[in-house]
Amino acid sequence: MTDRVVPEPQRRRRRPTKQGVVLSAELIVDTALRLIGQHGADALTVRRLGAALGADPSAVYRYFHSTDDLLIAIADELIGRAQHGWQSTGDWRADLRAIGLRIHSAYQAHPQAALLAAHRTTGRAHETAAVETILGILRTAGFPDPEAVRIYHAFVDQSLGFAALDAAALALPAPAAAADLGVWQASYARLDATTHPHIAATAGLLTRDMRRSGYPYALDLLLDAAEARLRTAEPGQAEPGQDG
Amino acid sequence: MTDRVVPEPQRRRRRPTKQGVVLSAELIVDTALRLIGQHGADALTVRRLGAALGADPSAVYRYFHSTDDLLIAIADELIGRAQHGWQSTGDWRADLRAIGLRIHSAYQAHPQAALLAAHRTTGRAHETAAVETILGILRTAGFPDPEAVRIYHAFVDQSLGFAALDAAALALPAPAAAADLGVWQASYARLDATTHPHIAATAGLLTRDMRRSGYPYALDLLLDAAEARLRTAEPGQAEPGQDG
DNA sequence: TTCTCTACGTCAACGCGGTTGGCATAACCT
DNA sequence: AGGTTATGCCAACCGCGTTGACGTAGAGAA
Repeated sequence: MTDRVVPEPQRRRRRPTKQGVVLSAELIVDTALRLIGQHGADALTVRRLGAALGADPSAVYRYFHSTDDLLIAIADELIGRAQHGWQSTGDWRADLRAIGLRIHSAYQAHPQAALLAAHRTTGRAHETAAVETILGILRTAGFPDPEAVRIYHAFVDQSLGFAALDAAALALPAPAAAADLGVWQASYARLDATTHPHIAATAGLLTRDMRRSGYPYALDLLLDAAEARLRTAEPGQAEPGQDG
Repeated sequence: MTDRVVPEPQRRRRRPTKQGVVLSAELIVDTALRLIGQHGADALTVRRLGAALGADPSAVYRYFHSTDDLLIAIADELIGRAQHGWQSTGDWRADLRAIGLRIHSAYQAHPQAALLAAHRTTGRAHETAAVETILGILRTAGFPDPEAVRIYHAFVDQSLGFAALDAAALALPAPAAAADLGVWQASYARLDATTHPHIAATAGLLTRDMRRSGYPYALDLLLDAAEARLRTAEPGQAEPGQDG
């Protein structure tokens, strides 16, 4: 078998399955996302996907070379959903903050998929568009190229890293998630002040803070530091002028 | 079968395998880590683990309820290794930087285990010790408690987030990993300057920078921002005195 | 309309994965 | 020395991703 996949734009013969479903790459990606959302990341197997589609499992291989190929498509779809409807304000810091929070929450909306997709580089349209946007914001703000690239890298990986971490927490089975949170009450809140003085002194603050995501605060720290470096790099520069 | 696992402290009959190896939970964990380290992420299967141990694969189930149970034991071992031999220098920033890099590299050394371990709150001894240490560094440095807790949260989750993200890249099967890296050369480096001007202008820098982890730079940004907030919070404060 | 070509859904099978029930025996305790 | 049973081993189960072969339905050409 050389290649059983026909590129989407060249597809002509849309032949329904036995159960009357007309397949497409888009339908398969949407169904996979729905499957993952309803029954967890473990639910995404080719056989179950086939059943959910109303088709033979191997039909999926007419649209994707492998499950990894399918995952890349899912990842790119998530990136696309994160950018959908975003508009620049002209303020680089506000823009980056908004994009970071959007990426984070788009992945939170599909925790199990995020878990599988957050760490892949797709190189597809939605991803390149996001990269172009973020790099553009940094370069327009006045960061020299080497620094812009480093900050881009840190910013994106921070967003994806927190997204994956927080998604993993959401993706846990209910009892395990409850147990994980309970550890802060059951274990940390009861540690002896003589062996763990710093935990004991901040137990109340800890149990409250660990319930939320640490991402928004970490994002602000990163933007703080970036802003400070921008002022160092261009000391005589005022607010950047309008470019539109 | 109710339960074929006997708790480690109650074990008495150490019966060698056909190949003369005397099994133990510790030996199995060490062998699993060695397998992952030597032969890549895919090498950790029960069958291969059995072969590496010189025992029947199912013998592993006399020591762990499931592979997940085994992975949790591996995770605990990893936390221990990350802290092993660390010593405070008295400089809060250098200490936090060293701890962050240690966490990151301890997880990088065993990517597949890191993937499953990074998002769990265990509440066990190694974990509480790490929390106590980090909180202690921040509070001793002079951060007010609410800020110390927020920075602790951001610091730890950023470390674990990047660790998981970078570990995931290392844990990919060889072809997928190659594809991920190749995207920067094959796709980003060839984008048209008219549609993606910012990517085109920085393509060389991008492909070079994305080969490395973004964590060290992101860590420095976080520490920069924390240091700035410390100076704002306690402007007249000198270096904190010795407490030991 | 009819003929041809092939895209694509389906079927069956392969090898590998985690996991388990049953069995034999060696290690410990008395 | 004898009884208990922990524990290693074997064989088997089922689900997984993937692939080769097959038949047929759909589209374009005449």
